[in-house]
Amino acid sequence: MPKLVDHEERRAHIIDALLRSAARNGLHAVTMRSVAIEADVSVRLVQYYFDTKEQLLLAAMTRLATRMGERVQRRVRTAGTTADPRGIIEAVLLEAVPTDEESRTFHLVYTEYAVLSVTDPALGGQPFLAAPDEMESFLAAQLTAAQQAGDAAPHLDPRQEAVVLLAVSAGLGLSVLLNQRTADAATTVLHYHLGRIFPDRA
Amino acid sequence: MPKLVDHEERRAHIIDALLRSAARNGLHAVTMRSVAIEADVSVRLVQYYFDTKEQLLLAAMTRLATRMGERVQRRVRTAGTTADPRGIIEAVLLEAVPTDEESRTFHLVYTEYAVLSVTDPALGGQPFLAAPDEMESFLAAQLTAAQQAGDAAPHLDPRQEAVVLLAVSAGLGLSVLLNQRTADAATTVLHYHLGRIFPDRA
DNA sequence: GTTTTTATGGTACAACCATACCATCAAACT
DNA sequence: AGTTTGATGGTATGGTTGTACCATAAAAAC
Repeated sequence: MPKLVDHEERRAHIIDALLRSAARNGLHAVTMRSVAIEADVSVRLVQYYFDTKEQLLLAAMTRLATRMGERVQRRVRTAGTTADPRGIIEAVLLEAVPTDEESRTFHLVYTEYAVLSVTDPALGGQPFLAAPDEMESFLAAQLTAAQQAGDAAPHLDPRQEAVVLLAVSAGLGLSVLLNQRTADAATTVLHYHLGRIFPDRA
Repeated sequence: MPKLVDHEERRAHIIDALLRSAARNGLHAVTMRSVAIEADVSVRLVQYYFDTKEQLLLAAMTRLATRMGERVQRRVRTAGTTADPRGIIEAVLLEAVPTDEESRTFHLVYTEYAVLSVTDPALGGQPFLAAPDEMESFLAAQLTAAQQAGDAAPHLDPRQEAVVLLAVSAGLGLSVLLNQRTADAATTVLHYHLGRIFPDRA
């Protein structure tokens, strides 16, 4: 046999092509052919590495979910060095607000997948269920820590506030994607809301 | 000529068929044929009343946006009779949380359209830009009124709080659509958050 | 050195889609 | 009464899509 190629690498290459194609023309417009062209391989190869389109779409969704996890974790780590809970929470929530083009297309395709997974039975959207649950607990824990440190208002319910925070950042992120708001405006609102949870100490 | 039919009525009938079809199998799966079957007319008729598929999709989107406005206004009127600002705000925001099946499919298709309009140039999503802007002003005004009546915390910025409220309800609504949360859970969180804006007076 | 594998290209095919074209029937108008 | 015109059905067509099939070169296995 020839080159004896690294399957995972090739698969990743093709999936990335799919995501780029989806970002440009929408997930609904993705076709075997468009992916092949974008990846600069033959359609046959796409078939070879992902038998069917359904499997290709599924693999791309999984990769997307993984990347989302990495993105958030990177934010946590970067903010975590200078470490106070408010900074960490802020960093995590800002991930949902797309600023540059890369972030914008990423979240756009992610959202398209999320919405698609509701109606498409082949995409039983499990990847979209686990992550937010984890996030909710994580944020609640950070809020509790902040309260104990005296940084956050003590009368708040951490669990509920965590849900509100996630909803706010999701809602703001979506509004930015839909061009209803600029990323700056969304960021400002998010800061404002955080200010209501973490009162300034003079 | 025969029956001399009411065009607007027929168009409405076909559009409703499209929306039902989209609700069941996803907007991406809508085809001339599926709409025709759902409306129990021939494909030719769909062509007759909406020349092209693009125009059909556009008309349905417009109708959807109109209905959304009616839905919100109905909430305002229903709550407006017993009239305090908090009740009105609550009613409006609860519209975004789909409880029954009808509401769920409505919001699902609406969201699918909103996301689609980002990538599809033919659907330059204007209908999705004007409405949220109006809502924001409306909510800000209600909040200001509530503050003057002494019902809402006076130190809040009405404009920013209005944006936060819209983002929260959009985020919660989306999470319900994605089956991340039940409608009840979302409602509870919304009430909690309103409780932070409208402190209980003993 | 022959025989398997493995990776790849090309092409063919059946299904489906949007749309264009042709036909018809009946009400309204003249 | 005859002609126009609005409403509808049916069918053909050109393009696209996902996938199956056939071929082949070349590295590995024996």
